[in-house]
Amino acid sequence: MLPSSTVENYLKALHQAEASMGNETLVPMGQLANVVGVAPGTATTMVKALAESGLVEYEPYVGVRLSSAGTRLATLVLRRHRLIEQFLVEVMGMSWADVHEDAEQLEHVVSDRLVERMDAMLGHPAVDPHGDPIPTADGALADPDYHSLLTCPLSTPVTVTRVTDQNSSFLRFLEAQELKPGQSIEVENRNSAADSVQVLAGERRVTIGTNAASKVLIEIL
Amino acid sequence: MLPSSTVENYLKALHQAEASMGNETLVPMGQLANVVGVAPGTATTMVKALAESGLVEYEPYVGVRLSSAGTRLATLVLRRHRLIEQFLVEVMGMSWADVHEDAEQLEHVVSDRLVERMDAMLGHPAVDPHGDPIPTADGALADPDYHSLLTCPLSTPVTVTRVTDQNSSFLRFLEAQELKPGQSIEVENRNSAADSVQVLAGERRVTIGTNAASKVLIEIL
DNA sequence: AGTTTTGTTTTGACTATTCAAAATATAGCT
DNA sequence: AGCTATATTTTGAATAGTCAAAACAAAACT
Repeated sequence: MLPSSTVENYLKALHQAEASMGNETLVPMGQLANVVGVAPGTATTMVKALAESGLVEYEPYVGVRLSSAGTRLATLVLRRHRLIEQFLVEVMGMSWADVHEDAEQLEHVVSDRLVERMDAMLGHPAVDPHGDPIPTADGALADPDYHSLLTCPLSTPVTVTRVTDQNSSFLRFLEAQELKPGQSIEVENRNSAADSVQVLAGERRVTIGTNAASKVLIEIL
Repeated sequence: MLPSSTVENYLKALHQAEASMGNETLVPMGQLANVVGVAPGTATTMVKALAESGLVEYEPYVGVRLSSAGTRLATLVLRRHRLIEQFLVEVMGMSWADVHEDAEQLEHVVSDRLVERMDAMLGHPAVDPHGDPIPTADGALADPDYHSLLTCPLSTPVTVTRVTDQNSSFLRFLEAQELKPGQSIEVENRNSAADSVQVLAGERRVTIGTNAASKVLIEIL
């Protein structure tokens, strides 16, 4: 039986949670419930069902982890989501700040036919508008670990490659400050007391908080 | 509260059923159940709920009809559906024979933003690939009554303008016989004994059944 | 070790949607 | 009018997903 939108969302959330934690760790229920946006008891119920279907491995009172079947499915949802985002930006001319919501809905209903069509039209892109890597049709996901504005060397030219936050006003802010993926910048200094990072982007000097800085991933030139 | 996919499908089915019957007639439950593809009892239950919400007018043991609110909603679903079909053909390069299924899913999740974007990209088309008229954003639906291959005068050049059947192999057949909307043809004669209609399409002479013929609508040049 | 805090699971209940089968209306036919 | 056939509604039950609140387990802190 093909997975419902709900199931796909749980798998996606789990995939995301696993990535944002040290791997090898089980994702605690509370966190999963949070990401999915349901009450904790609901997550427990759902996870037990997913475990029945072999999509996750579940240890009561400890946490969950995607099985290999679950990972495969989650990756395919991710592929659809990211190809759709790229499509909405490249073909439909929408803003990278706005596409997440639409993609969130569309990812559950687009047919394989349509996905592959989009992929071809876009020339088999490697990343979406936020720099997130797009898994291939067979489920392979390249995911190198980047530096962020928090961890890269100072006063060294770097390129923004990825933004790991879909918040629309954050994305609009980055765009206005010339901090979109593809743009070349330099971190001038960090001030841990002020919890801030100072960046030279284009002609501009921008100061952002460390939390925001950690969401902006870069590559050293 | 915004209507679920299920509700949208009932409204769409009702709209379709009303159109295919003499208007002013209530749509009987059995027929609605058939179109939606549920058991008759299910349709009764749903229709009572829709009546509660003011989307339909329901007379027990007689039938249902869309209220004006219901008609408005159904029309907007139709708009989404048809714009999506046009988009899939014109922008994505899909076949007119294949787009119905995808549109059926997408119509329930595309945002207004996206719909209006598609509409603009397509230059505000008046009809979809099957010649079905596309309602405007404010719910206005132009729906002239056409002749069909069954009712038009013989040996007179006419243009195919609309095909009122989404069956994919029927559509492929029409395409192969040069009977797609836009193409100019002539009805040579009809044989009621044989239940058939003979058409001159391009260089070809094609004979089709009257049931099929009634699905091909035309305009006299 | 004992108690508090925190996180997880269970329970009971609710909504939306569906079906099969029984009960009931309406319409059709003699 | 009376009976039969057909269509519609009711009933009882199932599935998927959800929540709030009670019960319980694990961890953390004296």
